[in-house]
Amino acid sequence: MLSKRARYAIKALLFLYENKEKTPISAKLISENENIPYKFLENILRELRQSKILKSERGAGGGYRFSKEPSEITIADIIRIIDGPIALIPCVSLNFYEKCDECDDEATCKIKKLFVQLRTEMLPILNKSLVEVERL
Amino acid sequence: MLSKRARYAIKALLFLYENKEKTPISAKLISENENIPYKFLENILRELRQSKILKSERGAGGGYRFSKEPSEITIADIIRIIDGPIALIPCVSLNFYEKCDECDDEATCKIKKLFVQLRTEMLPILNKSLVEVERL
DNA sequence: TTTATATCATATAAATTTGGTAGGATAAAT
DNA sequence: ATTTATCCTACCAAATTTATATGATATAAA
Repeated sequence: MLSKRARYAIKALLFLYENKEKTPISAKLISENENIPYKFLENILRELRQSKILKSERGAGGGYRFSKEPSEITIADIIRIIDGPIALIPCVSLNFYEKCDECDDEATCKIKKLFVQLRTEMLPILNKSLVEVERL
Repeated sequence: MLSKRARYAIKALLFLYENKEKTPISAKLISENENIPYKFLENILRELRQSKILKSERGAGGGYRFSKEPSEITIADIIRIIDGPIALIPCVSLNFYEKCDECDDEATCKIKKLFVQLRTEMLPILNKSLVEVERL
């Protein structure tokens, strides 16, 4: 399961996209509209900014706007930034690979084969951009 | 990501299937062959027994054997027993549904639609039985 | 009948992750 | 100056994860 952080991040970014004409949008506004604890959201937004998804403007009237095109930001990107791997086991992760410690031979491992298949089915869905998700 | 418990459970059951002629198989044997901490494995096997996946025989020469046909035990079953939901968010889970607290309208929620799609793609892969996985 | 081999059950514990909160510094508009 | 914001670090409680410990119970075999 996704963490609440990741779910909040997706909701916040989708809200930002749906209201992108009003930019910049403050954390307070997002927090109130999406029922996300304010201080928690601040942390999440900072993480998204540091990952170059968002940029921010300080001071009164400030807030957040996209740093990349929303059509170039995918759900998979967001999950990877906030939660880490998409794959269900580390040895089949493309971006967070870790060797299987209890596995004698990764080349023949049946479990690995299954979870590679799974990841391969998951990725096209999660590679949808904010724009595409909004149109669902 | 799956927990280690779930990964151990899958490995243990696959080992049991691959050695099913030698039943019953002791926790000790599985533990040594699959590098799973013995006492941790005992807990996992107990959970699988309580969920009717396995049955056990006590005393010397005892151990575990399948209670259901391996062709009827799927990876999804095992994950659900050990870790819970397959779905990445609770409001799209078939077996562990929970209402979205920050969601005003589940019927129109774009995020929900995406994660329903995802679950729908994931399930056929994870519904593979131990027999099918062994043949991969 | 003792011994070795097992499962069964419950409790404990350390480490990590999760889901926040607190307080204050900094920046900009009014 | 005041208000509205982001920025940053640190902290914290609760839950979860990954085990370990202890002992009871059951069975086969010596």
